[in-house]
Amino acid sequence: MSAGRILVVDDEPQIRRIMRTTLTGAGYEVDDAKTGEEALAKLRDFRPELVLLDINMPGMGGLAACRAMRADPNVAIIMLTVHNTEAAKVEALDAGADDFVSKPFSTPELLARIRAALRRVPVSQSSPSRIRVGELTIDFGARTVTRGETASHLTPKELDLLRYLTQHANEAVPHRELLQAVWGPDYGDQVDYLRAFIKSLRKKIELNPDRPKYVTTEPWIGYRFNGAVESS
Amino acid sequence: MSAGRILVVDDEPQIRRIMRTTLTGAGYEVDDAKTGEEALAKLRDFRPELVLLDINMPGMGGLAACRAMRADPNVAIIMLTVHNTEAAKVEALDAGADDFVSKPFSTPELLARIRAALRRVPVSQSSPSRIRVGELTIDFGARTVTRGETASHLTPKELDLLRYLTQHANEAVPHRELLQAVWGPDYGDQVDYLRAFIKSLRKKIELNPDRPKYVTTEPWIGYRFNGAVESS
DNA sequence: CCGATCTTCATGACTTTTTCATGGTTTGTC
DNA sequence: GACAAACCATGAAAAAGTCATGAAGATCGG
Repeated sequence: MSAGRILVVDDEPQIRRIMRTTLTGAGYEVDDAKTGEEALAKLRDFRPELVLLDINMPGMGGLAACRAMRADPNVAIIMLTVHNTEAAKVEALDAGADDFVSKPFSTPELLARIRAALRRVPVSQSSPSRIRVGELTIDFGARTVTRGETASHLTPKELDLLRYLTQHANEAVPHRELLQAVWGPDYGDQVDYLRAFIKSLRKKIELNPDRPKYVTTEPWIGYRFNGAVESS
Repeated sequence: MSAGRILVVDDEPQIRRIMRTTLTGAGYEVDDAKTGEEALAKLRDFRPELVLLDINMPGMGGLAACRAMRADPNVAIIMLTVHNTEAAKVEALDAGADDFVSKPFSTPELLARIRAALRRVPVSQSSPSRIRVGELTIDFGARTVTRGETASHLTPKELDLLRYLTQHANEAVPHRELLQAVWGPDYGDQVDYLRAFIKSLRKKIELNPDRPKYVTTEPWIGYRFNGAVESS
């Protein structure tokens, strides 16, 4: 098992290559992105625990990307830049970054700051790939859910939805938050998507979908996953 | 209400004084300690959300104090030192510090780092999600209120109203203030909304809604929530 | 082309919010 | 005390919004 997943966001290929080597050598799983837009997409797919984010990037700048990512509390953000000015630091930190490192940086210091930041990520410590809750077994690796004897295959969106709900078990998760977590930041209003998928989710995990037990609706707010989640 | 409690740990009186002035000015509640031992004691009594910890101190050093404090995940630690070496930074961060600032530091940067670190402290996060008052339990996460055995579901407006009232418990909150807090700044005059919702609130939380005990009306002013609110 | 998945939409049942009319209460003035 | 004016509680109904559902179209990879 890796020490964690890290997403490197920088427009310079050379930096990405160096970072990848360094971090992989330190035991992390690494993916990279060239732009802020790409980073936001990979945030959903790769699910990093930490993002190393360059401030100076063409298109959506690092600060804008940082603000967009901050919506998810389950990821730490360390910003990087060549500008070692006080104003830059304050701006980055107030955009939601957890830490700030100026280039050129020393590798040991960067690694130490990464370790420190990862300690604070709530879920992290790598989410287990299989969990049990009540008579349910959800296998995120195999993309299946088993209730009693019957196993069902979960489609990608169903899986993402279920994952986010179980990660926030026993709290009412707002529509908007769910939509943004599963579909991306631009889809906060497409409540219909949610309803359609909640329906098919329930068909697969609930004993009788008319009176849901695990995925209940929280009227006017969103949905909620009920049950004591234990890794398995 | 303060922005948070901060404990300043440094053996030089002058630093403590400057820090206290700066942080108090930024809206924080401040206490200080001269030694690591004293800091550990104040950690229990003062319950700071964040500790500013000097590395160089006589007696128990800053690093040892940091390691001891790290047992409590509900406090952020920022270490300070004049030694701006890489080794010092790595050592501090691996001792459990969340961040590292070298002296002399810029005040805006320090404040920004404090804000960033406070975002990560789990508990603090201002208002608790569950409170008890008398025979009432209000769960803002689950959006329910429980009186004795009976639990009721709260609609969004009811919840917002109750939240604002409990946050200002034992004071008369004017109509206008309540309306603006719950409905928005343009609704200061819609006293009818208030009356309708106060009524349904009372139906859910009062034993007999005719003689309200928790939500009483403050004639000619507004409403008031009575009772000792304790987080739970 | 086929099948699986995702998106879009219309429908009726349901809940919350808004609006309003009624009658009772308090306050202040004569 | 009588009275008007402003306030308050209540119940009921209209308006607006939300939910589950089924089904049809769009998209994508093989």
